[in-house]
Amino acid sequence: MELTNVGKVILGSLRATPRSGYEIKQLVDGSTRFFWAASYGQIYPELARLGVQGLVERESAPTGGRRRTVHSLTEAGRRALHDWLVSPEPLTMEVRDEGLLKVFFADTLASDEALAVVRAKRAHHEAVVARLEAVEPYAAAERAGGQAFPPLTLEYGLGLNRWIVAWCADVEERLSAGLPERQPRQERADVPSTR
Amino acid sequence: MELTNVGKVILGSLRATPRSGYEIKQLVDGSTRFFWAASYGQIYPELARLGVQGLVERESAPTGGRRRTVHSLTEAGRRALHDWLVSPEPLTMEVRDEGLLKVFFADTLASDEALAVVRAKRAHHEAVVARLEAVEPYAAAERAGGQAFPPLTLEYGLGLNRWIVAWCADVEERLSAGLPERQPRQERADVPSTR
DNA sequence: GGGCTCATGTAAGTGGTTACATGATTAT
DNA sequence: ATAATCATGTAACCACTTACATGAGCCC
Repeated sequence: MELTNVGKVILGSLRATPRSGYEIKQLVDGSTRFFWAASYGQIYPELARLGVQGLVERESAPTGGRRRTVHSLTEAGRRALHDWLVSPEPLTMEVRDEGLLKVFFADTLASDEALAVVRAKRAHHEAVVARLEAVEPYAAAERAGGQAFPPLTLEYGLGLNRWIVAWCADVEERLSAGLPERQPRQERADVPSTR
Repeated sequence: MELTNVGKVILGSLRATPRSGYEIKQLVDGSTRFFWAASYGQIYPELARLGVQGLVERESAPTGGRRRTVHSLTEAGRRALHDWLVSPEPLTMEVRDEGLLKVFFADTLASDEALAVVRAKRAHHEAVVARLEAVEPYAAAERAGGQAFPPLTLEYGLGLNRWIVAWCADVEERLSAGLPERQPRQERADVPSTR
């Protein structure tokens, strides 16, 4: 009975705390989203399947008068999570990086356009860094509360994206140094302004 | 008429050289696979669609007696490629990193198991580094031949994966320093050996 | 002759996103 | 009152992988 991709995040999210599907989604969006995403369309059906397989238990736990179902790991669920975590299977690693693909093909572009491609990639990763920096305080609190690993992955995301920003900056420099401006002396002083 | 994901790699692969579907697949597997993959099941149908859209032209170009169809960009195809490359649309960036997900949940594990998780991730990226180093000479040749950007992305892959390896090594150190071996003084001298 | 690589495709299935439907509760 | 958030789900669709089918030429 192989664990699905979504199954892995779900069991992991329930490792210490029973949660609702909604809360799992919140957690994923707020922390693992950058390296492992999940949508409602996957979470709810998978929670049902994990229930059938006996890996999670559901319990009604309304907040105020609002209906709410929290899920917690069964013993089998805890075992399945552990088995996956220690499994020596090769690790899934998939990337789809449009910015880098553009760089790959940038030799068809004029030098200023190629430069813009790299700048756009840098801007993207600078924005990611900013978003990660914004959640850093929460991670510090978590770390104080004994949870060391989630903050570690935040550190990872920050370091990695900063490395990418630096790489882009370096390439931008090399490009503007190596490739001279095209027609730097193209003033239009000869064309009279129409207004 | 929006360009699909596969469409992007295909048009890019044809930017300078007409190629067969088979050759496109070879190229992708040998270079962009680490950040943008594509399978035959996508490439052939998409080549047909791009033909209908007038973005590529097909020409029979058998090698020896073996049938072969090469595709080249039409003017419209060249324009579509250029439009995509300079488009300011937000860049697709998707990652699915199972190693990091395991690290995220590693607080449920015993300290030696958590250490093993990080080591496994490091091993994975060390293998990637080795594979990329193996193709470095080809990239050097390409660079000499005027194509500067594909080798740049190889550099990127190398640098990034080396950074990850270093991060893992650092975390491993911190883990083995900060978390003492569990029961370091559990010698069984009191239990007489049965043989 | 047998196995490998070149070469082109299709069919079935999987994994995932997006949009929608519904409804209660809380905050402004 | 109404907008935002909490909460649970489903249906349609899209992207992608895997496996298969087919066949020719190449190398030993």
